[in-house]
Amino acid sequence: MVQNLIFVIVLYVIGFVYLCTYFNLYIPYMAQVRVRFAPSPTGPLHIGGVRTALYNYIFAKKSGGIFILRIEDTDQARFVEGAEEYIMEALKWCGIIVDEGIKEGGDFGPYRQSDKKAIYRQYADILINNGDAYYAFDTPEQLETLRNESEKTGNTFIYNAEVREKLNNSVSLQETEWKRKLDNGEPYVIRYKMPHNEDIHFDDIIRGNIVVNTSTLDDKVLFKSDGMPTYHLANIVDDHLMKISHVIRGEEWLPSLPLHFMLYRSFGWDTPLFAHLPLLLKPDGKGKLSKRDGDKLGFPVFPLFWPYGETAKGYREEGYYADAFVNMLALLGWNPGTEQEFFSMKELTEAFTLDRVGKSGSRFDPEKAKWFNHHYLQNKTSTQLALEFREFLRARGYHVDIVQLETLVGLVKERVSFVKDIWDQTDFFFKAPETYDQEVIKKRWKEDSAMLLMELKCLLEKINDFSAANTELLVKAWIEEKGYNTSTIMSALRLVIVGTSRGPHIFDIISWIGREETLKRIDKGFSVIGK
RNA sequence: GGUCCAUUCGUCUAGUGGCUAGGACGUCAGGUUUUCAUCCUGGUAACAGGGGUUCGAUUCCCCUAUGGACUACCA
Repeated sequence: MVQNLIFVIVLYVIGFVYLCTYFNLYIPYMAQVRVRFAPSPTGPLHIGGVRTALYNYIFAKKSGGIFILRIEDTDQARFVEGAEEYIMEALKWCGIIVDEGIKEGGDFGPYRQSDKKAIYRQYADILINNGDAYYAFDTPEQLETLRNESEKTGNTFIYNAEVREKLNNSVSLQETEWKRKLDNGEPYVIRYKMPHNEDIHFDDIIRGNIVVNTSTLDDKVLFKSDGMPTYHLANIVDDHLMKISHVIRGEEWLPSLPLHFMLYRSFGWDTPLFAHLPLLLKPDGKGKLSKRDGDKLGFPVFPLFWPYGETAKGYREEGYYADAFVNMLALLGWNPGTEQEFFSMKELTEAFTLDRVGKSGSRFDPEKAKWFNHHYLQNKTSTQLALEFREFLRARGYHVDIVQLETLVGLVKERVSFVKDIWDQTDFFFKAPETYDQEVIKKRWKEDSAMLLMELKCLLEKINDFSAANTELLVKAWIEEKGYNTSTIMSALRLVIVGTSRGPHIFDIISWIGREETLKRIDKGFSVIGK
């Protein structure tokens, strides 16, 4: 009896394990998406980089995959203090959540390349041993000279199969010679031995099949004389070790894809799938959007303010909402195939597919970015906006009751794209005009304006309930009764209250600033414009 | 210069072997608002050029032009 029970349990366990194995092997394995965003900490991350991170992230999340942040800092000379933190904060602001990284940890670390120097060296040695790489002793100066000489004759110097024999390396030199150099501690690099005249085919999810002949490629340096790998080696090794399933990166990497393919082949590893994203172009014409542009183009090229050295503006500090920024960025180079334009991060992760990413570069349009922010701002409540605007006012020394501010924000909300715009629309609520628009005076200040204004003042003095609705009612009744010209009176009143011809309904304005202030402004306007 | 990639309104883009080539931003006009904006309605505006293939090409192929990326012991 007991034996039977054990037998049944064992059967169940075996069945369960079998099922798990089956699904592990076939379903989750195939679906296990692991992508990485791999920036270099050489300064602030620009919006092209943010978009690459975003596409990686939403692609991964669509299938429940893993998003990895890997810091590629193999060039110690270009390391910039604060850049790592900046990258992490920028992603966080955008709502891009890192699953594995230097802060988050993970089973495939270290996630900072400078922390795993020794590992790369081992892989470089593998290539040396199987004959796919070699030691090269040429100094940078020697190579520079060769390049300059070639340029004079109109040719381009490339370190490849044809010239490698004539240079200083373990292919051209006698074994005793190059071993002696190694023993003497002469500086060297390790170069990939690119095969001669071979067509290699590879696929890109966005661009399709591409063919390149290896003769046009050079023997790239894989390992530098300073003991660090170059991008190419570190990148391939890490992508393999971290089990990256899809490499989604900028198009600037497309020319080095053949090399990367060759490296995978030399190591005997399966290649991940590649997708090269089109570049983000400058709005004014030429070239890709670059870090150097700074804010000289009139809009930020960075997500956050960069506080070090040569500072740079950021979208966050300029008043953009993160969700508007992300929405705008997502649609630059990708579209859902429907007419939907507004996407939350969740909706993006549901709708995103790589096959709807375009092939050509996108020029960045600051106007559209602004429009997106306008839309997102309209979806905020007046309370939220009042809270944000209060901070703005505090910095300017104004302390206003939050309920008052809510009313104010409600009056101008739909005409602004940024919280800071509220100030431009409402400055006259806080301070009386110092000058009066001459154009408006010329056009709208009539012979009897001053006299009518004084009469209006007397009326306003007597109104107890100074709410917008009540004043409007009484003033209009008065105009009607006397048979006055509405336009003349309204224009004159607006002129003395605002200083020019703009702003929300005039009764809303005078009600908000109150009777006392209204009367004061009428007097002041009367004495200045007078007549 | 070489290698690779790309090319639909000013911009972001949809789309098809036969359509009035669609949408959005911008812009322009009208309406609303007794102001200014917002908002609403409408208009403007594109298949880079030349050859093929085809009854028919914006769509498929080739060439040219243009733009871009790369061409470092940078990523």
